[in-house]
Amino acid sequence: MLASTARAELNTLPMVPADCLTQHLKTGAARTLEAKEHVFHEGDNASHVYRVEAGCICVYRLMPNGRRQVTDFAWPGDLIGLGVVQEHTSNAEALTLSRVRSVPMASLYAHARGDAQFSLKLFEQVSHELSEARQMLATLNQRSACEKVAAFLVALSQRNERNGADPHQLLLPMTRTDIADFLGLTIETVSRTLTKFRLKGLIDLAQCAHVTIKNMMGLSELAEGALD
Amino acid sequence: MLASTARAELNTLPMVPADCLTQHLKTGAARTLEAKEHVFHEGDNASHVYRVEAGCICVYRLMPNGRRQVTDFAWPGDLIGLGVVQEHTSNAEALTLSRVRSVPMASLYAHARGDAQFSLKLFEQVSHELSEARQMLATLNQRSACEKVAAFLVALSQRNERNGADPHQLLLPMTRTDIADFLGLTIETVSRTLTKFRLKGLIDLAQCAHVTIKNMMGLSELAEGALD
DNA sequence: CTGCTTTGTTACACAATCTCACAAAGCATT
DNA sequence: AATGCTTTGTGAGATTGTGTAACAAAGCAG
Repeated sequence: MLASTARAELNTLPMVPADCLTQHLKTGAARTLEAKEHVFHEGDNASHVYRVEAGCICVYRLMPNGRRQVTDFAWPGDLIGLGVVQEHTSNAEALTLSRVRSVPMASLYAHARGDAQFSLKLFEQVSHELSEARQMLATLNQRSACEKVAAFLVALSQRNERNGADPHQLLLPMTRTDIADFLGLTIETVSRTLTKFRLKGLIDLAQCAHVTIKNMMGLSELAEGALD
Repeated sequence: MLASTARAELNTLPMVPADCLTQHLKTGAARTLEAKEHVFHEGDNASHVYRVEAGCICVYRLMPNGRRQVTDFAWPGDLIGLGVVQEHTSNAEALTLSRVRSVPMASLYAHARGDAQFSLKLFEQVSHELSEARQMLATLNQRSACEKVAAFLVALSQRNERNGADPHQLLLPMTRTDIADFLGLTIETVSRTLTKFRLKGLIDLAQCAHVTIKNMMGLSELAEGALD
């Protein structure tokens, strides 16, 4: 999804005009990953920062009690591994054939030490991720299953729109389990909720990985907390 | 709580040794707030960054459907308003008599532009907050009421320990409603859960704002997902 | 095509949490 | 101490999501 043609621009913050950070990351070594291959694991030395060029990377964390929290789905243009200190605290796994570029942390820091503009860009990038993480917390922590799933679909749709893709056609590279672990639900609930949306005419589900949004307005209302 | 004597050190990241950022913030203008007074509101121009010196600040966001998500309780040493771009997306309200220092965003940026070390420190500070936000997401998204409340108490206890205060005595400056909106529960559930902990001998509740942890081990186990 | 594995869907009983109603406690003012 | 107001605590029933389990569908190897 958002296949190799996607040239998603980073949703950059306005105060540093030239995006020297993205430029720098684009010079990194490219690496292609098969589906299910990992970019890094929890506990690995946080040696590199990655920029997703194609495909989709699932970032998740395993809890001591065996549960799994998916913290992010990283799409083309997204960065992963930034802001981590010594060891990675998450795992990053390709969901489909994907391509990432990597830049050594040391090189990033070396560059940053001598270039305030560049450091500031790092700051802004992480600030942006922080704001998204907080938004997601608010989204997930207080919402019903129905709202969560609707919000998930709407968010994907909006991403498509930003990237010039069709906001009504969603291709989900992740399994129901991934979605459930992202939203804090069980796969049954995700499945049931999608079925409910289908029966209400909000979406079409030709194949389980292919969602067509038929009633964007209705879905958005659900995402924002309209009852049922 | 963590009264004015508390000189909490920031939990700094290791790569930039001198904490020029904290130094800079300590030169900011001091402001004293009564309980329930706001530091800033949603929509306010994000003109300053604040460092809590005393008291406790509750950072929250109002959802379109009227619900409230408390995203943070900021204690002495914590920063608020960092990484926000134009407008604040949250509200920050003093829970008790509090004191903050503020530094104009513009001054922060001016300083950062000319000083790579300083910019890098900004980056590290926000990275740290990002990692905490992700941790919190994982903590809240998949856990039962019992685990959430236990985890909340344990986190407060650990903060006390870091600051040299008694980890077994917790003074809660926030109401049950604040706790509920933080954990994504109702006040009834928070109340009932605390009562359950008391009946099981895990805590004492002399007054509703004063929790004494009697069985830290048991509480920690609950926080990590032991049943009941 | 066949069998095997993985993934997704559905139904039902059960458990957790929420809603609502109300009681109890705390606190400031008088 | 009495009053009103806010916060906290408790109980009963309604709602929601979960777990189990059976089954359907899709993908893959031979």
